[in-house]
Parts: sequence; structure tokens; C-alpha cells
Amino acid sequence: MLKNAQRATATVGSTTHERIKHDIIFGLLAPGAKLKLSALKEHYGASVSILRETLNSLASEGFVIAEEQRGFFVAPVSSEDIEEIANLRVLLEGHALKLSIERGDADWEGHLVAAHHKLHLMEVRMQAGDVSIRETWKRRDWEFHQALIQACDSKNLLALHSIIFDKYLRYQMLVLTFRGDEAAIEHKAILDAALSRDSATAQNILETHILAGLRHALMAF
Amino acid sequence: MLKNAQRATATVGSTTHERIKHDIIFGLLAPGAKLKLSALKEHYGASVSILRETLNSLASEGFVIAEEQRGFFVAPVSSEDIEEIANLRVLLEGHALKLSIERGDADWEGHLVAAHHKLHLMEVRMQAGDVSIRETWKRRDWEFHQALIQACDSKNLLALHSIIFDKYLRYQMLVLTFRGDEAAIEHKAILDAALSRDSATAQNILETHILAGLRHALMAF
DNA sequence: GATGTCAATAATATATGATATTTTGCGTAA
DNA sequence: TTACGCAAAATATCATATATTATTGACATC
Repeated sequence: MLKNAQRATATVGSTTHERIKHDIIFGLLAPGAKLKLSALKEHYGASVSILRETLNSLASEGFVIAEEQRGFFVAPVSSEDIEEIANLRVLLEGHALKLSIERGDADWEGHLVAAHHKLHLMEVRMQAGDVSIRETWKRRDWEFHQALIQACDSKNLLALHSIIFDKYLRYQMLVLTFRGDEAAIEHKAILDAALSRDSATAQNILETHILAGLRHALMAF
Repeated sequence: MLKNAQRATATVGSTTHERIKHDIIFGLLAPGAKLKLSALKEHYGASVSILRETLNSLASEGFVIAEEQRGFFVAPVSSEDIEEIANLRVLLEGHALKLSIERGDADWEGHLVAAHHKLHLMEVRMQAGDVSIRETWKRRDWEFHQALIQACDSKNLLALHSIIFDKYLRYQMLVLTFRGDEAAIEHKAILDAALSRDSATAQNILETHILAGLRHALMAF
């Protein structure tokens, strides 16, 4: 029988970390907002110790600003910041994509087409106007882009990319934008280029894809 | 009169964070070592709360590994890891260097030549066999590379680079390597290329510089 | 000898209360 | 309005207490 197959990483600390990070990315905690320990304590049901651990972690990742003696704040947003984030995403994801295309095996291709398929299901529903699945859609988007670069063979690169991607995602959620078919078409084009091992084309479309999202977000700023 | 002009960021938390990070980078805390809270408490004279905050932060930066329910460990080292780090440094620092060269003004040039001069003083002493200033030398090296990319105009890029650079530095300190004149010559060449706004050349030499350091470190592994 | 069980021990995870500082808000005086 | 000063609020830090979890070593079984 199963022992503790996949232990559900259920410490209060990690749970709280994920929840607060999620709430920042999805805008439930407004940019610049003061993160008062007492308020968080009540809302998340964790002790001050845990909250301070969490907030310090998130500060290292850049989702929270820790000002000495003054406490914690949700990281502010700005058009300069999103431009930096978008450009960093182009750099990191583009580089990782190239490596991944060069190194990916059959398993990688399999996961990739699967991820794209699941993403596409959501895109169709979004295009049909069903916004109730927005969060799922974004997760599928995240998973697709993740699948693209999974074979880059650099844990460090994947780790940096993950942080940058989440920051980019936050801006997308803040402006509540949906680029309709465009993004879907770009996703498909990237997939095709990746499968035909055309890393230059894949990189180009990816850059277009990211920068188009940037322009879209900037319009709403 | 001066109020608290530059408040010396003297919270126990930030101090401890810096000290532990330093001790990891400079090898005083061995790779893979268990970081027992009680031992750290005694050594650094901070409470468990502070230490856990610190270790969680450092885990986010990747200098510490936090295993749920099992505690904290100094991040292990491996030849794969240093290769990843070196390649990431090429990517990030190269990109930042290009931007910086395109955007830097007279102030940037000024700080750059100053940083190089101070670095060179240390290089001369190292070449003369005075290893007592190794840590200062490395700090000057850090400051020079920092000065090179300072005008890249992207806080996010500088933040990521800083983490990667420190990880690279850790490997250099672990293998206690000194490449003699070579590195000094490369530094000078990068400086010259930067000042003459030749970003392509500067990037090339930088890549050579970093990868040579990588090879040197790998030999000692 | 290898393996498995189980209690004792050690260490971590979490919460809470206490204290020292610092920041912030606000009312008052210049 | 600006400046000053004090009270309230919040943070930073520590010590301690409890619950969980992990590790270890003795002991039994195969």
C-alpha cells in the first residue's frame, strides 16, 4: 500500500507563502498596500512569526518590499517596472527556449503538445466569452510556457524565469486584459516552431508575443 | 547638522542575513552543511525567529535549501550548478553590459574608471603574492563588474545579476583560484571597450572572462 | 547478518506573550 | 503653515511553550 506517496507539503509556512504570493499576483492585495502583521494574522490565520518568515521570503523574490522598522508593503507597480520585467522575460525565456529546442527529447515534445492542447481548450472558452475560467486559463498559459523551456537543462535558469514570469503575470492580471485570438495564434506558432526545432523563429515569435502583451498592459496604465 | 544621514540599517535581521550570506559565499559555512538553529543561535547571537526569517530569505535567493520538516542546509555545490551559474552570468551580465554601454553617461564613465583603478591596485598586490587582501580584491572585482552594468537602467536586471554574481563568486572562493594577469588583462580590455562604446567587443571579452573563470574553477572540482 | 519495530531523543514548526524601539498621528504653539 | 512634542500604534526582537516530525539506538525477528 502507499506510504505517504506525495506528502502534501502542508506546513503553515509554505501554505501561507503560496497564498500571499497568489493574492499579490492576482491583485487581491493591491500594489503598494501596507501589509500589517495584525491584519494578515487575522486574515490568513497564521502567527506573526510565520508571517514574518513569509514576508521576508517574498521580499527576496521581489513581491514584497520590506522597509526596515517600517514593515512590509506589497511591491508597487509602474510602467518602468513592467517594461523591465517584459524585457527580462524576453531575455530569459528566449534563451531557455533556444536551449530547450536544442536539447528536448520525445518526452519534452509530448508534454509540450499536451500543455498546448490544454491551454487551447481554455483559449476557446475565453474567446467564447466565458471569463469564469480566467484563472485556470492563466495557469494553463503558465504551464505551456513552462513546458516550452523545460528541456533547457538549467535549474537556475528555470528558477529565475519562474519569478520573472510571475511578475509579468501579475501585471497581466492587474490590467485584466485579454488579447483574444492573437495570443492563441502566437502560442500555436511557437509550438509549431518548437516542434520543427526552429529555435530562431520560436524565439522571434516569443518576443513578439511577450512585447505585444507588454503594449497591451501599458495601454491600461 | 546631520540627522541620521545614512542610517546604518542596523537591525539584527539584516545584519544576520548579511553575515550568514557572507559566510556561505566565502566558504565558512561548508556546502551541504546542516544549519542547526541552536548552533546558529549561539554563533550569530540572534534568536530563532530571526534566524528562521533569515534562512527563509536566503532560501529564496538560493543560498540555502529549506527542506520541510527537516530544517535548513547550506546549498550544495556541483559542477553542473557552476556551469549553469556561469552561463547565466554571461547572459545577464552580457545583456546588461550592452545596455549600459548604450545608455551610460559621463558619470557612469567616471565611476567605471574609478572602479577599475581601485580594482587594479588590488590586482597588482595579488600578483605580487600578497593574498592577505583576497577578500578586498574580490570586493573590488565585484564593484568593477557592478560599475560596468550600472547604467543598464533596469533595477530588476541588476537584482537578478547580483544574486547570480554572488553565486559565481562563491565557487571562485571555494576553489581559491587566482588567474593571475589574465583576469587583469581582461578587465582592462573590457574597460577600454566599454569606454569606446564598443558593446560587441566588450560582451565578447566578458564572455571569455567568465568562461575562463569557469574552466579554472572546474579544474579544481 | 540483515531487516524491521518501537520507544527515547533531538530538532523543527508554530504560537504567544513580553519588551524595547521606532514610526505615525494629531493637537498645540510659534 | 510649519514646527514641536507626546501618545498610540506598529515593528523588531527574544524567550518560552507545545505539537509534530525526524533520527537514533536497542531489541526482536527472520
